Amino acid sequence: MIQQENPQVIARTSLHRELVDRLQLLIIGGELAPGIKVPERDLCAQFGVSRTPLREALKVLASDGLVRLEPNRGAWVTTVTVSEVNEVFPVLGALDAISGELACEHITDAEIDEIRALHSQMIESYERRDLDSYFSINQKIHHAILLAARNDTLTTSCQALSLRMQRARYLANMTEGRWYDAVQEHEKILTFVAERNGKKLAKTLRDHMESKRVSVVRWLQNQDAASEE
Amino acid sequence: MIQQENPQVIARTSLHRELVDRLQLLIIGGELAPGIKVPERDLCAQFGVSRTPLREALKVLASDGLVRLEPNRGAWVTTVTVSEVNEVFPVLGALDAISGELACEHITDAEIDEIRALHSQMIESYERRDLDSYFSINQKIHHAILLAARNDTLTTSCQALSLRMQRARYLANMTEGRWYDAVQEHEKILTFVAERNGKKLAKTLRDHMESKRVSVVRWLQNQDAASEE
DNA sequence: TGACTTAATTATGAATTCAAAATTACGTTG
DNA sequence: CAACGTAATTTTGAATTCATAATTAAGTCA
Repeated sequence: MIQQENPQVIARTSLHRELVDRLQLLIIGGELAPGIKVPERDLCAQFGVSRTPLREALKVLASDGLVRLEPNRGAWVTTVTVSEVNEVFPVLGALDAISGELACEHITDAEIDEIRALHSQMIESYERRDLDSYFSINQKIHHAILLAARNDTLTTSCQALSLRMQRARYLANMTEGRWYDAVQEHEKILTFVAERNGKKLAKTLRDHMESKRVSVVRWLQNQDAASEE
Repeated sequence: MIQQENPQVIARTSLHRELVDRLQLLIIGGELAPGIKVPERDLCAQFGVSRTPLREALKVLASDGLVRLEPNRGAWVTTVTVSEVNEVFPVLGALDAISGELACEHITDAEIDEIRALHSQMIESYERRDLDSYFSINQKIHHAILLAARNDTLTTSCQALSLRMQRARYLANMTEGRWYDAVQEHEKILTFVAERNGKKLAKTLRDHMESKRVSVVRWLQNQDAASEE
C-alpha cells in the first residue's frame, strides 16, 4: 500500500491560503488571544512550515483587520475596542439589511423550510440555555439568509466583518433579558422571511444588529471597568 | 554630503505595503490590464525588489479581488464581469446609503461648504464635458461624504469595493443622457446633504448607485457584443 | 543602588536558493 | 504532416540565508 498519511490532502490549495484559514480559527477561537504578539516561530513549528507562507498569511489577515503589523516590530492580534464595535456593527447592519432584501427576492420554499427548521432548533437551544448551540445555529440562520441573497460579494464582505467581531467569544455576553429579546427578534425575522417581506426583513435585521451592538458595547465596557481594578 | 539618490523614499513603510498601493494604481489605471497574467519578473525588475515582497502584495490584492491566484500557475488581473457588477453595486449602494445617514449625523457646516464647492466645480467640468475632471471631483464628493460619516471601517469597505469597479476606466461609459441624469442626481445629493436629511440622502445615494449599475452593465454588454465580431 | 551606554542577542524584512510543477520545445511514430 | 509522448526550459511555491532593526543583557559611572 502506498504511503499516504492524510488521504484527504490532495494539497490542491497553497500553503498560505490554508494558513489564513487556520490562523483565523485560532484567532476567533481565542487560542491566539487579542493583544498578544503573534508567535511567528512557534506557529511555524506548530504547522511545520517556514516563515515565508506564514508571513504571507499574516499580511492577508492584517488587511482583514485581524492582526496589526508594525514595521520591524512584528504582528499583534488585534483587540476588539468599543469604537471598533461602534463602527463595524452599523456597517454589518446595512449589509444584513440588503441581504434580507435580496434574499426575499430569490429564496426558494425549500430554503425557507430550512431556515424554519434551524429556527426551531435554535429555540430549543434557547430553552435548554445552551449558549454554544444557540450561537452556532444563529450563525447558520444568518448564513442561510446570506446564501439566499445570491450575492457572493455580499457574503464575503459580511463574513470578513463578522470575523472581526467574533474574536475571543465576545458574543458570549448574553444576559437573560437580552437573550429573550434576541429570540423575539428572531421570531420576527422568521416571519418576514417566510412572507418574503424584504423591506420589513431588512429593517428587522438592521435593528437586530443595533441591539447586538448595544449589548456588546455594554459588555465591553463592563470588561474594561472590571480589568481596571 | 550624504548619498541619497531618491530623497522621497524614507521607506518608513514596509515594501509589501508600498507594493500593494503601487499595484492597485497600475491595475485601476489599466497599465496592468484586466485578464493579463501578472508579469512577476518584470514587476520585480521595475520596482527593484525581490519576489518575496511582491508575492506578499499579490496575496493581499487577491483577497481584495483585484487579482486571482491559481495554485502553481500564477496570478492574473481579474476582469470586471457583468455578474460581478450586479453583485458589487448593490452592496456599494447599501454602504453608500448608510454613509449618507451617518454623514448627516456628524457633518459640520464647513464640510457642507466644502462639498458645495466641489459640487460647483463638478458642474463646471460637466459643462466643459471634461470627463476626467468630472470623475475626479465626483470621487472627491463621495469621499467627503464618507469622511463625514466618521466610520473608518465603512470607508475601508467602500474603497475596497470601489477599487474593484474602477479597473480599466470602466466608469468612462457616459452617454450624454446618462451624464445629464447623473448630474441631476448629484443636485439632489447636495440638497439633502445641506439639509442633513439622512433618510432622503440615503435613498438618493442608493438610487444613484443603482443607476450607475444599470449604465455600467449596459456598457459592458456592448463591449462584449463588440468583441464578438 | 540606579540611571545611562554600549554590547550581545533575537526577531524581522527581504533576497536568494532550491525543489517541484507547469509550460514550451522537440522528436518520434503512425 | 498531425498527433502524441518525452525532454528541456521556465515559472512557481516555499525554505533558507543574510543584513538590519529592535530588544534584551551587561557593564560603567555618578
